[in-house]
This record gives sequence, C-alpha cells and structure tokens, in this order.
Amino acid sequence: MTQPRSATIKDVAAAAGVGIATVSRVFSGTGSVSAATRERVLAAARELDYRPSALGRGLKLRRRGGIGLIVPDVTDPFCAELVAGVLACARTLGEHVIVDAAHGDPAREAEILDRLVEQRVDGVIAVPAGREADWRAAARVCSSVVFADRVLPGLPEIPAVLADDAGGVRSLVEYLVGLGHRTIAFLGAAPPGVPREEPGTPLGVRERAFRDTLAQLRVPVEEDLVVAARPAGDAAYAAAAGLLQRRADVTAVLAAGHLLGEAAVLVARELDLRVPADVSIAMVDDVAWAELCDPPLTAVARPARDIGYRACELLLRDRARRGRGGPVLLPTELVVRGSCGAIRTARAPGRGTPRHP
Amino acid sequence: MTQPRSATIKDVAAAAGVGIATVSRVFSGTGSVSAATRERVLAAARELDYRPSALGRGLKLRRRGGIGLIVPDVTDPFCAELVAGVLACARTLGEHVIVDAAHGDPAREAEILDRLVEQRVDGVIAVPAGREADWRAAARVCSSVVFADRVLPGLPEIPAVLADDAGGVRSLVEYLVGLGHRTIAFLGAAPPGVPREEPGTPLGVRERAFRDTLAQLRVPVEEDLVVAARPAGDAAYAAAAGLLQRRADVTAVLAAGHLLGEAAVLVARELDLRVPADVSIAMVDDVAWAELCDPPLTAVARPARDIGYRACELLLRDRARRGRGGPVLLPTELVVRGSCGAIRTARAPGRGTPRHP
DNA sequence: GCCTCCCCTGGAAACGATTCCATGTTGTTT
DNA sequence: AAACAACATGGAATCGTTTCCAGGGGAGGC
Repeated sequence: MTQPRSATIKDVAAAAGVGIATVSRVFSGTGSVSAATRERVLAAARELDYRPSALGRGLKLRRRGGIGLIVPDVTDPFCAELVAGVLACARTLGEHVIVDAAHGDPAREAEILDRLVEQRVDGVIAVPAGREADWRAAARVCSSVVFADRVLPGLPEIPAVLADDAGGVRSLVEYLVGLGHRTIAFLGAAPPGVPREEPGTPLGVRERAFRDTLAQLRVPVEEDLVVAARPAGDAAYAAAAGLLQRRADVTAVLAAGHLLGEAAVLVARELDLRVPADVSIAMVDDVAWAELCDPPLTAVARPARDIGYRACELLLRDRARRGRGGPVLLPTELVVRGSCGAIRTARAPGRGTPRHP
Repeated sequence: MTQPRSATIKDVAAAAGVGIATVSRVFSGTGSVSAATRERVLAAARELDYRPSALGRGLKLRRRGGIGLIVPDVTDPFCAELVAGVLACARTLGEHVIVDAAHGDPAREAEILDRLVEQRVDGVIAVPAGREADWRAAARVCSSVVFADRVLPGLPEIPAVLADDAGGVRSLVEYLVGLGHRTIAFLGAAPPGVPREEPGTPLGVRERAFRDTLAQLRVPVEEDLVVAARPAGDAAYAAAAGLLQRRADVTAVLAAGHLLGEAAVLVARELDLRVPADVSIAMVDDVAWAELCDPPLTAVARPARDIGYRACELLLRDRARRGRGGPVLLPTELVVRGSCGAIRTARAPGRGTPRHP
C-alpha cells in the first residue's frame, strides 16, 4: 500500500543520483564501485525497500536459477526425506526448489515437467513415474535432468542416484535364512509404482535380489510366496491378508516397501499372529514407525536424504562428472530390531483365524 | 545439443513467416488469429521445440506466478500433509510452488523469505517461526502472505488458517476425564517450536485449553504434571522419562504433538508400563504410526491437508475475503483407538523400574 | 608537463515476451 | 457502389536487469 509498484533499479538510481549501471554493479557484485557511491546506493535502496527482481536478471542471463523436483508423493516418508535432502543441498548452493507431486501419473508428470521447462529452471530432479518419451523430450529441451531412487530403463544417458536395493534385500534375506527361515514370503513383487505386468518393465530389482539370494543359498523359491502388490494401502492389505491366510506355514514375510510392511503388520495383528514368535516380519525402508511398532520392525534403511542430496549435487555441481559410470549407488543398512526371530517351535495350530470373526 | 539456445518467439515467428505479435497471440490465447495462421505457428513451434519463457512473460506482466511455501520441516508428517494440501490447491489453479524448510530458525526463515521476494512469487504461505519484524517487512514488500497452522501474535492483519487445537485438546481432556482419569499429565507445555520462556510468547493454545478444560471439569491442575518440552526427539524423550519416573501416579499422558507422543510411547515401553492398563496415552496429531502402535494410539486428528489447501485458496482465490473476521479455524477430530482405558485397578507397585537396568 | 594507465561511471543495447496502435483485408449494410 | 465494421496482422514500445563500451578524471612515471 506504500508503493503501488515495487521500486526498480531505475528508482534507486534516481534516488541515489547515479546511473542504473552503477546500481546494478553494487547489487550484482561485479565491477568496481567506490565505497562512497556504494553506500549512497545501498542507503537509497534501503529507503525504497528495493529488491532486485529475479525476472529481469534471469531474462538477461538467460537462466533463472532454481531447480525442479518431482516426486510421487510428498507425504510418503521416503519421498519427504528425499525432498529434505534436495532442499539441504540446494540451500548450500543458493538455489530454490520448485516441488510437485506426480502421484504416479505419467500425464501429470509430463504436465509438471512442462511447467518446469516453461519456468526455465536450471535442472530437474525426478523420481520418474513413466513415459520415457516425455523424459527424452525433456532432456532435449531442459538443461539437465537427474533421476533419483528410480530409473527409466530406456534412458541410460540420464544420470541417476539410487539406493543399493539389491544389496539391502540380499542382506535381509541372508539374515532371515541365517535365523533358520526357509518359507519366506516376498510381498510386493513389482518395481515400486509399476505393475509387474506392464510390458517392457523389468522385474523389480528387489524381487530379483530376493530370488537370486535364495537361489544362492540353495533355498527353493516358491512362486506362491512371491506376491505381487501395489504399494498402496488397500491393495497392500489385501495382498498381505491373502498371503497369510492362504499359507499358514509362512515363517517370515519380507515386505518390499513400508506400505507393504504396514499392511503385513496390520494383517498379522488382525490374524492374531505373534511377531516374531508366529511370523517374522521385515521390510525395505526404515521409516519412523518401524521403531514404534511392538515389536520394533527390522528394516533395510535406504538413505533417502542422501539420495536427494547427491542428486542435487550431481545436478548442480558435478556437471562434468555426470553420466559417467552409470548410476550412483548409495549403500543401504540392515537395521535389526525385534520383529524377526529364530525358528524354534512349531507353528501353533488354529492360526489364520481372524481375531474378530 | 540440438540447439545451443532454446528457441525464442522470434525464431518461431521467422520459421512460420509471421510477426512475433502473432505468435504471442497464438500462445497467450488473447486476440484473434486465423485458423490457418495458428496452425502454421503451432507447427513451427513444434518443429523448434519452442516453449514460451515464463521470464519474458513475467517481466512484461510484472508478476511471475508461483507461490512460496515455508514450513519448519518437510519430513514432519504434519508438515508434509500441509505441503500436499498446498500443492493440490496450487495445481488446480495452475500455479507452481517453491518449497523450503526453515527448521525453526528465524534467520533462515528471513533468508528464504528474501529469496522468495526476489523471485517475485505471487504470494507466500508460511508456518512462521518468529521475528515479527521480518514478516512485517515482508508483508509490505511482498504481494501477500498467509499463515498456516501458527500465527505471530503481533500480526493480526495477516490472514491465517489454523486447526482448532483448543477444541481438539478440550475433547481429548473431556474424554480422559470421562474415563475416570484425574491425574493427567500434559507433555509439551509450550507453543510448538517456541520455548515457553521466550518473552512475549503467549502460552501455547493447547496448554491453555488443557488447563481451562480441567478447571471447567473441576479437576485440579497440578503444575508438576504440566511439563514443558520442545517437540524434538531427545528433549521430548527426556521430558517424558522425567515425568513418568517422577510421578508414578500419573494415569494418563496427553502429548501435545506427535514427537512428544512418540517419546511417551517409547518411555512407557522402556519402563515396562502397559498401555492402557498402567497408563493411558493420547496425543495431538494423528500421524500414520498412531494406528500401527500396539495398542493403536488415540489422537486428535488435525486437518493438515485441509489447512494447506485452504491457505492456498485464501492466498490466490479469496483475495477479497482475506483478513476478514480473523483466522480461519478448521475443526479437529478425536480419533479414539485403544491407548486410553478406564481406570479400574490400582497401579501395580514396582513400576518405574527400567526394563533393562 | 605530458602521456599512460587504471578506476569509476553512465549510456545504450540486449534478453523474451506482451500489447497498444496502425494498417491492410475482408464481408456486410445502406 | 460506397461506406463502415470487424477481423487479421506486423511494428514498436515496454518490463527490470546485465553488460559492453566509451569517456572522464586522478595518479604515477618519464
């Protein structure tokens, strides 16, 4: 209400009695300005509440700082950590971040991407949902793209930062087999967010690691125990319930994601299964509630924050190093808590009956 | 690599054999263009991978769409939901969102705000951390500001969207008293993120509601049971442990936030207290793990997503209605689960001894 | 005393889009 | 047939900033 329009560089120049070039030099730090003049300019700017406009600057410099970040869902704990990592890194580099959620919808993702290109961000970090064509086009137009947590199979030239999911699942399977488990179920047999049946989609890295590790340990893989499930509330619950009711002899469940783990915990409770006495449960993704469960859940911790941080670094700092040597793999860590036990006693009969029939 | 610089409106105009004004009209939708010309322009644009630059447009229109969102921490489930709400609303209005986390640091908040002003966003939504002066200055310079979830006491003219925390705490206290509890502890006696001792800071709305409701129900408030605690991991845990060890006669704990609730649950488990037999626990904020706890936690659900959505609406749509009639209050809901029980038996002796001494 | 060099400084031309205004080109009405 | 309205189009100014270029002035070296 004080000024109808905010002050421009011209106003400051007039107020300070100097040329606009001098004001620009004071604020952009380039060139040399005498101390007296600088002080006069700063005083005038303060007086007028002047803030340089990123619009004018961006237009002239043909780039307008800032990066775009596309995740499936900001409320997902893993994604939230990833976002936090990107924000932390962007902050150190003085960049801002435009965040949006695609909710696994390729059309929405393309839309967001369009908008980011229009905004002329310096680069885009994405947990991609699909549609390689969109990303191929984006990579042509947009300055640069880095994938995080997932890749698109047809785009090996786009740098990526991933968690070592295979290693995580392997150590978890080894741990379970070491405890004596032989009848281990895998809940979530599909790459996250992508139905297994989709043509051209590779089997999920986690499922492959599950199968490979069991094979290596000479434990037969029962197809009946490898359950496809989308990582969404209802679908996950249904899959977990189906599994545990169908196969009363399962001694351990490996959930491929935290939503699937949540479903497993809830179903086990509903079926009155004691954890870990009746069934051991472990999952990929060490989210906050894993520690609050009773018993606390054993999980593979994936470095979500680091993934975000590294992706941002890769995008903005290590431009030279980008694309060399395939995706960056960040290590996972097996966090052993109380939800997995050694096989001791035979399973109690009568299990599988819902607590509230 | 195809083009060194992305195509501009001039390139498109040249390629289509028309003037730049015509191209602009085609893309901005204003004015009239013959169908044939429009088609030629669109074809040329497609050929050149042309995307209008928001920089040029923003400069001319003296506004550059987009809104800023400042939250304490994107990994906090409540904040994440709030962000999701803002994103959802912004999407319907075709705006993008610059998100950043202030981590409760007023200096950092001011820095972010500076950057947003520099970016000339259309408006800012914030969960403010402090320093009214900064916000007063921002409100003068920046187009518009809306507070979410919290307000700054000295700035009643800035519109705000809040949860009805007082109502939520009241219904929770009434519920606990109704179950027979008389020795109820309040964990987190300070406005979220602001130390109680800070001069000029009002007592937290939740604490006041706690006291008022108890008084109204003629239950005396013991100062010893109103425990100040910052909602951070260690501090919360220490406060909860101190409380439950000091006062073995507490029958119910009301945690003022989800981090405090988490602490209460962990401490209760550590001290071998059965929930709800030995102690009832309830908290403000219904986060995902509340349902996964054993027993599931009774909580006051605050509409985080709606708060974000409404705040965004208020910022962008209801400009006219802004500031009228004080802050918007959104209702909370008491979600009763299994963590609060009626008082039946005397407390078991010997409690208060850590499980692992 | 003069020349050169360097430091400050201001003018003006970009940057990419919108938009007013003027100009042509139709189609319609009297 | 003439006049006028409506539409289609291009030119040019404009937005706020950076930056090149040129010019002025003081200091130092010969």
